[in-house]
Amino acid sequence: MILDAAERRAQVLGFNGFSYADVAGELGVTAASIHYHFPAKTDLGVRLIERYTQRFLAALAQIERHPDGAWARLQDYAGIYERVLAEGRLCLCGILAAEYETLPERMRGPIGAFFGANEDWLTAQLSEGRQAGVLAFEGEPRGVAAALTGALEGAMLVARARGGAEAFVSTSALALRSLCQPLSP
Amino acid sequence: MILDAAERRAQVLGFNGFSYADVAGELGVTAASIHYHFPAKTDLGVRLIERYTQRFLAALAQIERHPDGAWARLQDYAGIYERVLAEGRLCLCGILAAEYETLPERMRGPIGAFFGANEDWLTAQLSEGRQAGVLAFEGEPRGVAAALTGALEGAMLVARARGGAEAFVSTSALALRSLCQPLSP
DNA sequence: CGATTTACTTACTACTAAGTGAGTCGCCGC
DNA sequence: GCGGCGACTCACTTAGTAGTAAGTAAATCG
Repeated sequence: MILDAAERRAQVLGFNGFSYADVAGELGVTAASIHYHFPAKTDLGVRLIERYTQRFLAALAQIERHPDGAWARLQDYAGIYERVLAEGRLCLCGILAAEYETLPERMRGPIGAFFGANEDWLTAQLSEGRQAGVLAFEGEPRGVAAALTGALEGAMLVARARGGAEAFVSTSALALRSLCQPLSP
Repeated sequence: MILDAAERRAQVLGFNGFSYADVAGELGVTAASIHYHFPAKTDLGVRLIERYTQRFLAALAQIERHPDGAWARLQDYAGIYERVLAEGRLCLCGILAAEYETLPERMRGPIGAFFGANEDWLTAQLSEGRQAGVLAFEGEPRGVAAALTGALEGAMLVARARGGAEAFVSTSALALRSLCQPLSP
């Protein structure tokens, strides 16, 4: 599928790092055929972000169905990032954020919205965890949520450039434990 | 100067986001003249990383000359990132890390080395601070150092995509306080 | 069955990228 | 005044980019 091939390239090489010809080549068709489905590359980019955000939010909803408490959910959240990096990819919106200034206007809003949705979800988990007395952290939940998203995105970026997807595991675990402590009741 | 113009573009748009013609245009010369100084774009890229790393390490050495203790040094470290973002830029090696898979081999090593040097410096400050009893943190200094670098790089990335350089200030301060606590003796 | 739609291909345009080689211009020591 | 040299420019090549226009085979619909 076009979106699958384009998504993998975008997560590895960035949006400006692949061409219609690349995607067409993998699928055994011509570049013009990709233009049939996505007239402009911007259309493809917007669709890519929409689908990625949709699936990401679905994964978060799935995590919420585990009744293992706020701490386990935060660990599961970090686990999503870990699996993406294990495939040699970055977070789509993370790599797009780096290319932000080169991207067409239509793609920018949805990228910010992705991070906003992440923070919203984390904020909810943190608030609930503190309320239930199973989590402790400093300041407002939203601040911790923003720091958590940032720490995971950054840890991915640096881990890839230093050759170790394993390094990410321990770094993300430390960042999570530091930003937010589990309490045993 | 060529390197100044190219560096600003690289920090805003990424290495693949600018061309010789862009840089030449700003300087009022032709692209061929840039090729005279940097035959291949890779040469320019390598030089850019070298100079950035050099200056970054010089700034770290400058911070060490403040005798205000480990905690103040860590805050100064975060302050470097803050000032870069305030100019509308990202960390050069942060944005290059996002483009990592598209970059020529010769540029990759130096990018990893930049992060290595950051971790080394932070590790030294953390060790010293713990030794002196003015800092408390969990686990090995190097782990905290890696988490700190990652958290700052990621916070920058996300802050820019969300329109707020101010958001970075509070996020980085929270990440710093969470990963490493100052002790009053 | 004929009309239309879907998913393409072929062949192309217009443009931009990096990179090259030959030639020019101004300055500096002699 | 003259040779040489560093710093360029001009004119170019090669290779790739997004995007378009026209045509086609096969499936779908009324």
